Amino acid sequence: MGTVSKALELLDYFTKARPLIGLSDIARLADLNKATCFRLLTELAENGFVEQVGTSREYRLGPSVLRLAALREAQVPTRDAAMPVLQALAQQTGETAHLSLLIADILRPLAHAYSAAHATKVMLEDTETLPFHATSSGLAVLAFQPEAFRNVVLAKPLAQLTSTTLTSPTALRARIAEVRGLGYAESRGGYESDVHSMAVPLFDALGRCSGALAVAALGTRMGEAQRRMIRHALLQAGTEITTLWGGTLPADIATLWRLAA
Amino acid sequence: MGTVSKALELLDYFTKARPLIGLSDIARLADLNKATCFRLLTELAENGFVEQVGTSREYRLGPSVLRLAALREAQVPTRDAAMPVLQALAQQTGETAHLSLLIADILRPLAHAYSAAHATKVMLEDTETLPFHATSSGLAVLAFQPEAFRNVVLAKPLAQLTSTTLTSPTALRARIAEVRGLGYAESRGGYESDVHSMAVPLFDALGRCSGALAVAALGTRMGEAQRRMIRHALLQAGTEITTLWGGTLPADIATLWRLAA
DNA sequence: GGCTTTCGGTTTGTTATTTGAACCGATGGT
DNA sequence: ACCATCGGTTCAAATAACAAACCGAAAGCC
Repeated sequence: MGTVSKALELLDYFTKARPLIGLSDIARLADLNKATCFRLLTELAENGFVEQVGTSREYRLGPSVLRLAALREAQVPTRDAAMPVLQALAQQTGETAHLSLLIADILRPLAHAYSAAHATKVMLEDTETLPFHATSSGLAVLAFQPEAFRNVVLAKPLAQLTSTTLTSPTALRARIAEVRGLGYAESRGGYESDVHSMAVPLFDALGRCSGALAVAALGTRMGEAQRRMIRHALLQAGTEITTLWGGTLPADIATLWRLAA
Repeated sequence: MGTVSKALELLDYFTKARPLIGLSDIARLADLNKATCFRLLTELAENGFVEQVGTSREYRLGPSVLRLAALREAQVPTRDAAMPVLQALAQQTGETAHLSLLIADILRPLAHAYSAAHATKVMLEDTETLPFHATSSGLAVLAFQPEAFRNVVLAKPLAQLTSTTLTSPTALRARIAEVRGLGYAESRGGYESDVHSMAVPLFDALGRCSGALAVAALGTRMGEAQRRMIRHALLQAGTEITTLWGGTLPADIATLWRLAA
């Protein structure tokens, strides 16, 4: 792996749950030599990608990312365009809605919206990466990726996160084929045992699946009626976001969604 | 300069005016060997910081920056917190308001807001970097930086952008001292000949000046009454943003602003 | 059609940067 | 007083970056 990737990877260790990281910590996390890590961080800091805060000299993300994100949003309005739809989806379903993007072969949550409808809701503050095999978003994305991508993902070790997590590649392939046939994915406690979720894939201008839109609810609230209502809202919101992104639904998905709605 | 800095610098060549750049172009811009540039871009692309678009294989900023910016905003609400104030400032003054941040010793515009009050207004879409010596924002920031920083900036060649641009370091030092005495800066056509602007410095939690807030108007509209009105609005908005950032106005500035308001 | 330029991308031997272990002094807990 | 750990530094050894030349494809241009 090149030096640049190592430096960029350091940025990934910053999360909502861990916004400040010291030199030694980040070196351990990234499994890098402290000297190397120091040099990388210094260079990132010189360019405003991280900054040192207070007397403890811990690092946090710097202001440079703001400018770049503003620029990216100006060119490809991803987050800003999807936010209102996401909020409406949460409102409408009374559950937690979230949007993830496939970035560098990893599925990362980009934004989420809560509903005030219930006192209990699914929180997902500090999730850094969504496992493909154990979340509805992951399955939805996986179902619409090239076969090669699926092979890579399913070849890796698949963590048994709950008692119901599917971890057998062959069983997963069956699930995924099913998802492709339905046009949406569902996960019943595969990630956290009392959380059920449904997700639809999102598509970019070239018809490639570039992310997923999901609604996560407490399993105890997920009856058949609720499931139907959420599916309906999801398909609608998924169409909307894909359109806002200037994306095109593959014809077969469009048909599936029309029928399922 | 290290490899990481070179890679990160490539990201700076993307602007609103030039959102897509080809390999050869960016190599020329950055004055790098094409092979080097290719390797850097490939690594940036692997990490989602840039992506290749369409058949021309040009590069643009990637989705990774979105996630990082969302994280940064969650920790240090800079842009999101300032936006409403910025918009109110534009509305209130009837002119163009903009906010810049000092990033890696360069002053970069981060956000701006227009007013609908006049058919003619100052547009600033594709400004990449604000020259310290020729803009009110630059002067405002410069006035509240350590002496060492000023020396570095004033030692560089200073471009004569209009007929009224100050370029003599001694004259600029006098202007800057004046700005420090007033607590705000003004530029009359120093950047573009028919644009007048006023700016106030913004401060972070440690009392360091980390950016500037400015209002830019057509010179023909900048009478004494207008100038007084804009100054008043700027001082108020500047106080507000600094507070929102969890920043502290240095005591002397606070006093100056109270008197000037 | 054929000539030339420029594009994105690759290959190569040489060169310069990155790396890792050991080492600082400072700090804080026991 | 001690020990562990912090952020940061040093320097020889290993590795990755570099420049130049090259490739096939596409786009002007005659």
